[in-house]
Amino acid sequence: MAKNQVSSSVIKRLPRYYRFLEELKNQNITRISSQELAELMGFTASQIRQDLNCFGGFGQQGYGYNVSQLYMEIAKILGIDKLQKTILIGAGNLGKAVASHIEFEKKGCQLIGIFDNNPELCGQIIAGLNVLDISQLEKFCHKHNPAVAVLCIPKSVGKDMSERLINLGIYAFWNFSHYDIKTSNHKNIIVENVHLADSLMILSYKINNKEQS
Amino acid sequence: MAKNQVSSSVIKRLPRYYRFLEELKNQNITRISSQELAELMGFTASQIRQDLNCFGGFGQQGYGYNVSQLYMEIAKILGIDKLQKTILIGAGNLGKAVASHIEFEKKGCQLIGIFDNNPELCGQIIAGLNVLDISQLEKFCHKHNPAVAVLCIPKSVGKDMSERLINLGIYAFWNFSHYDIKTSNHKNIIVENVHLADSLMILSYKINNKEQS
DNA sequence: TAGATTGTTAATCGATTAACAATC
DNA sequence: TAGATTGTTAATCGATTAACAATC
Repeated sequence: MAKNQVSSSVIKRLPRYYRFLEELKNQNITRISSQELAELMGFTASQIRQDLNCFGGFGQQGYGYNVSQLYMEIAKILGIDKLQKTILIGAGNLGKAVASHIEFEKKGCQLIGIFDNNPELCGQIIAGLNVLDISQLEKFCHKHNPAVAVLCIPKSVGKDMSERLINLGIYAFWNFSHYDIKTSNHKNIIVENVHLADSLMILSYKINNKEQS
Repeated sequence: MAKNQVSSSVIKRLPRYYRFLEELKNQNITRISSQELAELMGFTASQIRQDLNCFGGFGQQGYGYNVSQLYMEIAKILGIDKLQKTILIGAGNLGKAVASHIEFEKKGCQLIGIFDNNPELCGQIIAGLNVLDISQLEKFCHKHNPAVAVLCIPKSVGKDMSERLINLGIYAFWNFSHYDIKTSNHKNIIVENVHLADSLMILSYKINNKEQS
């Protein structure tokens, strides 16, 4: 489906396309030109056509793009039309919020287990799932074979936990912990790091340099 | 301090520099060359020197960079050595997690108020603050004059709430709501949007295209 | 057919990397 | 002083924008 090695600049824009197309679909808009979409999203029409043509010709000359068709195509490109079995480690404030706030099934993941080492949290129901004790991890993974782990754990346990999970067959991490998983040590491990605080520091920069814009 | 118009590619790397320098400081490492830092961070030495020289010459030929000095300089560049009065709107799962998980005072913000419209949440203590009813917002802002708002609210109320806050003098938003604040309508308003789910979709893309790497 | 808009090639712009003189 | 490493200029690479022929 995808042509070889699409640049990460393009990939990073795909979820944004997807969001805007969803919005258009909700407004019952059926077609849109690259020009109109560009104005809406703050891109150039050129860029939109270039981006989409990395994956195929989804438009039609003289017409533009069919909104719901393009929406579906992008879902396919992102792979969110398939579901990966996913577990979440750490049911503290952040884990709880991620589990209940993110619509995993709309983003290519199926959340099937939540784990914590705090006995007070175990047994609680979050996002419809019973929080399990971390000691159950091995048994659970052998039985269900999840592919993805969401890490909402402190930095101090990041290294041990990620290695434990890799040994259990997990190969993709959505990592909210401040521990940086070294992919160099583990070939074929996929990591998407989320550094929330980085974005707050960038806000701070913008505040302190606003006269420039 | 800062030279004119540093590119956003550079700005986005600053928090990462800051994190790695903190780590080095914690390990009591006092000096580092651009070469060593590059290996650690996965950058090129050239890029590090270029990036830092956008803001001034912080190194010394033949020696390298002083870790704690550089750490402080980057804090100054980011403006996180000063604190902006900050309020958080929406004390649901996500708001609670953001309030308690983020070290605001280390990132240039001082969290001084949390608001929600749910009577059950009002009165709760989160991150040492009493959650106030949203009806108190005007009184509170007139008294304390906050500059920054963290939005942890549903998309549906994003538009109204952001306008209400702009009218109360808020000019910077850390926006977790799915509503995109249009800065075009409001000059001098600074927005940093966080789309958590985008990052999960990119993970999904990487999983589904992993043979390429 | 004529008008509109894509897909794609070429031109431009900006960011990254390489090289090296300056200097600690 | 000699060695090391920066600060900075020049070269390369990649991403964005412009232009236009293809085509619906």
